[in-house]
Amino acid sequence: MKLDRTFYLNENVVQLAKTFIGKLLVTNFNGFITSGIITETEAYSNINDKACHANNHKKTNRNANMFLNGGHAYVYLCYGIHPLFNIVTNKENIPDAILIRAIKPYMGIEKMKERKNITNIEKKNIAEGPGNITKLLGITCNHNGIDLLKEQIWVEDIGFEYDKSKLSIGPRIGVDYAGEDALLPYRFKIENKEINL
DNA sequence: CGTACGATCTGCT
DNA sequence: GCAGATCGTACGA
Repeated sequence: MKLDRTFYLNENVVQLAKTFIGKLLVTNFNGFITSGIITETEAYSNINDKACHANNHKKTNRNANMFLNGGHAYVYLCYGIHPLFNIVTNKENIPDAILIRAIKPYMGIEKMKERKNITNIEKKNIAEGPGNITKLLGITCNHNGIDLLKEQIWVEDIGFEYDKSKLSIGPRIGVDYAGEDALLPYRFKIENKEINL
């Protein structure tokens, strides 16, 4: 079932990032449904996290949607090419967000191949990397700020469980500029082979 | 206004 | 392993 608002209002974004592992991320654009089990997440926590776009109370046009109530999307363009998809959490005006870095494709795999422009070649790890999953799921910067309780993008708990001892925890990727905060263990990952539906 | 750069990916070496 | 792609945003002049 679709996660409700209270799930997203959790005040501990790091714990919540871990909880999103194993949940199903679904998009429904123009009647095409694609979805995947979330296999990798990163937490970005509020104003004291130097890796967070809202660190030091920074609020700009780009990151304004991080300040929305929990359960909205924060999508921004990275390196001029890749839309990155984040789930906003916590109460309004508290800029916590969870970056979705990888999924295991579940529904609409043919549509994903089409979006990725793949014909025959089955590439490994096609759904790993935050820029890849937005492409597969059809998420663009136009979806910045949309409500995850509505009908375009949402997250479901399908009752799937995995072996928690196989969850790996480590520092976030690509945030070297964040000084000591680059070392925080805010990244969570489960291998695809641990996902057996 | 000008400019430097990023929560990245791909393809080629 | 490394460079190139590619552009909105942030920030200083």
